Amino acid sequence: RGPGEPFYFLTMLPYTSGDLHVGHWYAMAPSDAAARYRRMRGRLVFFPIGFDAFGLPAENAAIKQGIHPHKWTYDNIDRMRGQLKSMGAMFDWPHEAISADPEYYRWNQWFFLKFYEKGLTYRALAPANWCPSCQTVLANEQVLPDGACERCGTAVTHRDLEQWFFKITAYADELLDFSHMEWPDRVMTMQRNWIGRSEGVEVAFGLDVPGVEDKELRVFTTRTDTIYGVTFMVLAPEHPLVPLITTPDRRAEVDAYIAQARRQTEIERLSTERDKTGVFTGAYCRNLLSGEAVPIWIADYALAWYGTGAVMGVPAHDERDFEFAQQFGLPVRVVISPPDWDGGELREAFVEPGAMVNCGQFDGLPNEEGKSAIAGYLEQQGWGRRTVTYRLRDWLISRQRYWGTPIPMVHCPKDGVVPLPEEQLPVLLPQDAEFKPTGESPLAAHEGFVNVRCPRCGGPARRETDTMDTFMDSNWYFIRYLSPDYDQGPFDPELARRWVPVSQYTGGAEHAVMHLLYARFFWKVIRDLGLVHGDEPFLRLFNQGQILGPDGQRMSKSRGNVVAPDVQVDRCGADTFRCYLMFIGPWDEGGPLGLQGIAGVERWLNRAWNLVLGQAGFGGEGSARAIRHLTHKTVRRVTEDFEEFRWNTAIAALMEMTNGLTQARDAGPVDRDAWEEAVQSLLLMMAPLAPHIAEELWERTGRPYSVHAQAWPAGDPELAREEEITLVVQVNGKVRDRIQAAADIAEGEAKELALASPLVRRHLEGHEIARIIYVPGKLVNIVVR
RNA sequence: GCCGAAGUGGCGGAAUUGGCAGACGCGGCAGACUCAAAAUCUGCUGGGGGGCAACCCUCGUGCCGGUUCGAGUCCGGCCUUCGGCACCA
Repeated sequence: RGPGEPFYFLTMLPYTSGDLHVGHWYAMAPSDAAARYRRMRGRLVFFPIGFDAFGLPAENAAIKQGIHPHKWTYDNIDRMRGQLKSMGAMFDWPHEAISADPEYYRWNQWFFLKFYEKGLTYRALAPANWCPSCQTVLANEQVLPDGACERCGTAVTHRDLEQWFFKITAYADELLDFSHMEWPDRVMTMQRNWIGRSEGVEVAFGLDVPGVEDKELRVFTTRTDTIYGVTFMVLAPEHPLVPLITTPDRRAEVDAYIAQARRQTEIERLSTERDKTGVFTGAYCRNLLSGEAVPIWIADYALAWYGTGAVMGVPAHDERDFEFAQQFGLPVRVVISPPDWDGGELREAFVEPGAMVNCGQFDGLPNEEGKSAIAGYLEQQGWGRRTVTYRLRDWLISRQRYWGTPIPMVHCPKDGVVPLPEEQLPVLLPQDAEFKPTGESPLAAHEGFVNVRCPRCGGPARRETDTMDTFMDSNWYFIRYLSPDYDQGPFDPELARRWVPVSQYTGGAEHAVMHLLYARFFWKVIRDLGLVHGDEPFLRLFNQGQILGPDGQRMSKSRGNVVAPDVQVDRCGADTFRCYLMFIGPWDEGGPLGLQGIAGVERWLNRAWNLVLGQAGFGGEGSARAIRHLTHKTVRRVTEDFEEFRWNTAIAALMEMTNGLTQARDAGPVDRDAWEEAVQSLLLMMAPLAPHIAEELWERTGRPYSVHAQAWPAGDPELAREEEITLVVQVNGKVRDRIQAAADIAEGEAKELALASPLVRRHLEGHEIARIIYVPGKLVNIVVR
């Protein structure tokens, strides 16, 4: 660490999956280069590392190989730590944190209690994948594409369980604010779409069902202008009104439909490709605006959790509703007139703007105006209210698993759900639980764990046996890194004040939505608890791409396309492998990892080695300007590339510089000062990329340890400037000549040169010059007729 | 299906705002060095056509269309591949 302003450089912590994968190198080696660069730019850099240690794979290993999840995880950590060290990264190892340590997860529990106190948690029924044969909850990953259990092949169904939620929706609007963050546009767009804010109206439709006249059917719509066009209603199969309104003659069919809907995945249900399905409940509701009776259907394209779980069917002006109406022969009523409509049947839904028709008092209004006019009317009549709905759902944090953070709550027959007092933390995960699938949540079968005294009444009670989603661990690990041994709270507040938020975060694009959204939410909550300052946890974000096997497929042992970093490091060295990963292409694109090209990087590092240690002949003062120009041009290019994580072009520039210097040396004596400056600059720029080789060369050339503690070379723009340019001359946009010219050539002179070129004149013959376009320093385009 | 990206020589890729398509590297071919090989170094290397030659012409950035003096880059419509889709992390 050098002196200077703090700079927190964070790379996503690795999951303890086993051996270190090339993907880890691809994520971390460039991050290390960037962190080293920041340090050379004079910042006090914190670059920590840790392990994301809870999760399903540890339990799978336990079940398949009979190894305890704790042993599996910590053995993996030991191996990965050693492999990480071979990378030569400047990781701050004394600050390592491991999420499966009780010293870590006790604070997950502490945060959970704080969220509970703040009213940000609640319990509700939520569906979980359920294998009726194994009698166990399955993760999505454990359900095969055809909907079968990966263990036994039985068809997986859904089962409702009482589970814990965090109210992330309470922060939905704030999470839409990305100002003051330097994040990739695509990540912000994905988060914006994930949150999916829509403004609309919640409208009540009276129920025409004997016995439930006191209830009403509420629908959310952004299209109030189409309410007169409602010809049916669609409820989610799980909608609570369904059992109440279904007529006896429809019940069997409705129940069968609900059962089949429970087997569908959400992606299947929302697919616009497949044919619409649904059944009629036999019940009707009343369209308060038109006074008409509207049949109520259920269909799986309505989702219980979105809006009110009910969709008003306007087939004339919504594509899905149109398809549904076609499928079931429901009427289509046009209420927004297509421009050349003859009053006949529509062939497809009309979703463009237009004038309202068949809308009583609202006829003739442009539909955009009709939207607010009808919304206002509904509010005035007390039939509806303007509201905002989000696609974002609250965060289901419960997992029915062993290898995670126990939720610090107690269920008391007398007092209900009771939080544990802070002093009783941590709730330790018992080492001797039966984590093999038995039909019950693993912790539920552990008598010693489950039975507890109620903190309120002291009577016998049961512990909560769900554990937390592992995304809880990754919400705040970067703050724990600051003081991993701190035991007075989750982190040392003094250090937090100085070091967070994170200056630069790097990690895989696969985390663009979930982890990065949960972590932002978590930060905002603990900010409101007064624990941290600032509105965002990660000021700058860079997502690297995913590295694939040489065959372009995702690397996996079963495909046999795994590139093991250890093997490569043994063969060509850590620096070569690091540089190669940075050289293969833009960091945010990833892609297939062939190993043919590695020789090029190896040769470059060898050439640089020989250049630095080889003898140059001095005394050639005439070479000074050219060498200095090369040096400062390269410094400028490499600096710009480093700022934007463009490693591939930075390395290309350094290769060009190495080649240029080699040529200059071989051409004859060189200017001593210019040469020394060039070699020194080259070493400094190589240092973040190839830390071992740069250090070795730095020392062997008698320079003071360490190259990594030096300042980044300062580029002189005057020396970097090109004196000559290639002026491109086009006729009608086709290149006809290239003329060397002074960089500051005047427009008139450039045009004269262009018109004087014989190659150009050939193409002007017999034509009239219409105009001449001049782009300073670049080109002249002569437009002819 | 929905949301977000990407598609350029034999291969990885370059082209900062619309202005020389193919930087840098791999591979290939030819040559130097060597008894020989390896290593290293030098030159050439998108397709087609023309020229003894220096060179010149022409086509070319997934596909179809458009805007522009000029499009890999912008717009509209497709195709393919990749990431995410809430219990993999």
